[in-house]
Amino acid sequence: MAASIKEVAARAGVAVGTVSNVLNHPDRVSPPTLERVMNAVDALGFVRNDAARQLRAGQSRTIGMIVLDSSNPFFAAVARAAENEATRHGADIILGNSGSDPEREARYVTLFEEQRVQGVLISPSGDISSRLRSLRDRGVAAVLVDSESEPAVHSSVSVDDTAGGFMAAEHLLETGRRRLAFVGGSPGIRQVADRLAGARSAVDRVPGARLEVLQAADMTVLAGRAVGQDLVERGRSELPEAIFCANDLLAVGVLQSLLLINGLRVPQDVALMGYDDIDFAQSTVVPLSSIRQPAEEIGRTAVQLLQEQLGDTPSPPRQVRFTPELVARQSTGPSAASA
Amino acid sequence: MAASIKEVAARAGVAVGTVSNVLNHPDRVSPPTLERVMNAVDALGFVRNDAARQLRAGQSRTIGMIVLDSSNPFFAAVARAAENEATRHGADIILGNSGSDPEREARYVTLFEEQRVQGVLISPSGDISSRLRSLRDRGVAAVLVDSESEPAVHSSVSVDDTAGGFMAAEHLLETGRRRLAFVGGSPGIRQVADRLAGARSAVDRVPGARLEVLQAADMTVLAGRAVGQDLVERGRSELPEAIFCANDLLAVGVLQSLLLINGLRVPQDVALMGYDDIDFAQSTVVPLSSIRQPAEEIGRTAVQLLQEQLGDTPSPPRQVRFTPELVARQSTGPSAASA
DNA sequence: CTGATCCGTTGAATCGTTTCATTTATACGA
DNA sequence: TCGTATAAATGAAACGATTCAACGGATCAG
Repeated sequence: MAASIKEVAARAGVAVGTVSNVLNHPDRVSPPTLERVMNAVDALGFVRNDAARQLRAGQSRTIGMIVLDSSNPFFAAVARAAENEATRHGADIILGNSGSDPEREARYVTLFEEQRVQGVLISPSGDISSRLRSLRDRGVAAVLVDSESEPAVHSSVSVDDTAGGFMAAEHLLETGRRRLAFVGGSPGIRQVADRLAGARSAVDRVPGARLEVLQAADMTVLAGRAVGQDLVERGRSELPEAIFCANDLLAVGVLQSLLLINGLRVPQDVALMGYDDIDFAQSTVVPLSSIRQPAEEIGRTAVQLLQEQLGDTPSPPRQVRFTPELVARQSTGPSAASA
Repeated sequence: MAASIKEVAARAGVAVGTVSNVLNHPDRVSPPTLERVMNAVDALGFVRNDAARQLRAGQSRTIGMIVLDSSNPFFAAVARAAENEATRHGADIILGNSGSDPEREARYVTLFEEQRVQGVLISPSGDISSRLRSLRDRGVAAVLVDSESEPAVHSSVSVDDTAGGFMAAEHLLETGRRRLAFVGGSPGIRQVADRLAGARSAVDRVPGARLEVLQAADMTVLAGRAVGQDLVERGRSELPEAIFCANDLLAVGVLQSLLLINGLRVPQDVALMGYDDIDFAQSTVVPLSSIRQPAEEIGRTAVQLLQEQLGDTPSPPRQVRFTPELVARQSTGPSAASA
């Protein structure tokens, strides 16, 4: 169906090797020949078959990327930044969405192996370290995104989630709240576990402060709404004074339940805090306090770390770690008690 | 570096053809041989080289998809639904983000051609109809997403944007507003043009109603904020009574400017209406009225239409068209005048 | 015991590109 | 005029998987 290099060669009256040179090393070809070949290419609508090129080259120009949840604006932003940076390096990105499911994650890794990708950017959910190590042994570099690795094995870009969790809880405590709740997804997700650990250590420093842990089905707006619903049904006296959600989506859901379904006021009755600082955080019903993570920088850096390991002289793996930042908005303002 | 089928064959003491049969037609191989080969596969960590397989097969198992803006939750939802449906059909999706830039769009089409994708799902921005036609002539089916095609050329999934624009403006008029403004992105984007046309025809039916057209730099929250800023600076008496934005992101931006920067009240001073009904629309400072488009159905249907054209007996192209739906929330509630 | 049938296995040919050692043509200095 | 250096074009080999006609061996009916 599609024209091959051979047909182009026949039409232009040259050898296949010459056509290949026109495509890849135009300087090696004399101007008149070049033009004849170009005309043949246009006339036949020739498009290079990438599978054949890759087969010969032994490697592709693509980078595989696996994120935990592509519908979370935070990961979407990371992925987009990575894509832009990859384009600057002449590479393409194949994006996979694991949804924190180790099985889907493994399927994507296999897909990437079959594609012989240059490298893999991954936010791990299950334990794929052995898988990644065998990849590396085969010459496929991996960069852990939003996660750390044993140094000297892979590069990684991460944000200090424990510090972020600490900052969040500390902020809530500073505004006078004592009975806190943490809303997370599965505790198996490292980000969730770290943010909780950080929050707990802040709470433990303050005498009389308590931290209750609630688990949402997943980390979406819908799951947040369900948790919020459960909270509201306890009755007012049993409510925590402040809620810290492991990401902004959960916080948005909790917010909806508190305000819309019940008549509670945020922050007067309950303070609310999210994580990630997605673009929408400042546009919610009550603008949401959050912990900002530098999404663009994470994506960009991940691709750069990968590139470092690809050249002829691969650099040793590096760990880059960003520090998150507290963004205080209305949802953690003064409480009714203090007002 | 990576083991090939040949090495597996050598280790298992069989011919390469047998290894291939183990991989693709295990039923044709006797149990003992099968086991020997499997062991060799595991021992060598063999992973099939997809480039070679594709080269031989002449076609890949991937579908190319181009969306206008992957950071817009509406398109993200469409893409995710498409991905799920593709997985059900044993296909993978390569997602490209054109950002409404015809040049990037063209680059992705070329990439997909080189990859010899099964088919292409595309929300066109520039005029790529000739490009798509030549694709089709080469046996690569295309499905237009959120856009219509000349029937009998490609299949398409679309939503009636003119009707949506009409519904939006009509709703604003019904709540008593007469001086309306439309905030869109580039008028070259068909969705924008259609929604405007629909709005205009609703306005034209009502004597004394006016529609002012404002153009944002692009269709993001940031661009919306800039437009809102310009509006606010005019002074109160020059403000429209209602603003209809071509998508929810713009509306969120406009909302921020109106409320946060200036002291205007929504909907009392100005009514505001978005488009798409993304998940966040109900969680904004003032819950946003919008026009709902069935994102999941669009994505799913697009893949189904593509599949229809791929079998041995390809069906003729079909056009599927959804009707949008008005979702009235607080941002278009009663005005101060009528209250 | 022969011939037909069936199952499992074989290995060469093929896909389209890139590479590279050769060949061919051209120009230049001695 | 010859030899040599330079530039351009050639075409066979290789990449790794799949396919398919051909082959060998076992089974069985006659």
